[in-house]
Amino acid sequence: MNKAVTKSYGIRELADEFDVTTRTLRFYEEKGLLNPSRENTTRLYSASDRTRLRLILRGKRLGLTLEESSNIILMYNSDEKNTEQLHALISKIHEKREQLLQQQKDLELMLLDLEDAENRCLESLKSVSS
Amino acid sequence: MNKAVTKSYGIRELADEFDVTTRTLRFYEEKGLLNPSRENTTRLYSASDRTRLRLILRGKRLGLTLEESSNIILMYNSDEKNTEQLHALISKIHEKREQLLQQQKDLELMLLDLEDAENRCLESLKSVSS
DNA sequence: TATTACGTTTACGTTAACGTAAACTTAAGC
DNA sequence: GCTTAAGTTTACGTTAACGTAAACGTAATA
Repeated sequence: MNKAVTKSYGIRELADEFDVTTRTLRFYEEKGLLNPSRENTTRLYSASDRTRLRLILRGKRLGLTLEESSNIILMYNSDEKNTEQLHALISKIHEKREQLLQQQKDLELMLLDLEDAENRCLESLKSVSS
Repeated sequence: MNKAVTKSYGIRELADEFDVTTRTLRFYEEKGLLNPSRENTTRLYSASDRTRLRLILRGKRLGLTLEESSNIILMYNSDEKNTEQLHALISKIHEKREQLLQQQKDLELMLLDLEDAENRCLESLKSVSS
């Protein structure tokens, strides 16, 4: 029998690690995205909370809203039994994927644009020093 | 000598093409992102306005704010002469590129996650029908 | 024991990106 | 000539994602 010493994190610890404020962590909890346990009144975040936080922040970098990230997380650890629900879930997953693929295209186009802009800068620098 | 019949677009026309509201176009103008000419009081959007609109919307899909998109557009068609400014611009371009590359990684990870989620859905469907 | 540090709740404030409504002008069609 | 349609300005409303401040509890430390 293991004592199950699953590591947990204080609010400051987690906030510092991911470079967010404690307010943000409480806000995410309020929105149901995290649910730390309590030691008295003080929050204790589990490894699962930590993982979810990482997913949320990744979502943010991709421009997702918290609700969208929340949905994706729910998709990920949902164990719905109903066949119909499973099909609906798969459909939503496909939809999300389409968005991401579009985003991938947008991203490459923008990288090309930046490259272009940089080249023109470099050209300008040449013509200045000539 | 060409009469320079450069095609222009009405507000409704442009709004419909890009699936935004006219309010949005006026708002972007207010923010200095577009600057249509006028025929009396009515707005006439140029090809350049149209291009900028496309860039803005692409930016939105990537999660950029209007200000960020605005900056990128300025980067793109800026013809600053000053060497110092050019270096600063290049530096900002590099910074943006770093963000985009990070975003590319995030995006691939999320695609993997979705794939994973879908596979588990499919597994569940199998075990239901067995 | 007083202060400092860190946690808590409650609640109002803020910014971006539009939505929505009112009140008006102008051009087109019947 | 009247209505309808599409444009305009002005201005207030709305939502997401926190920021910020007040007022409080608790625990270590000087």
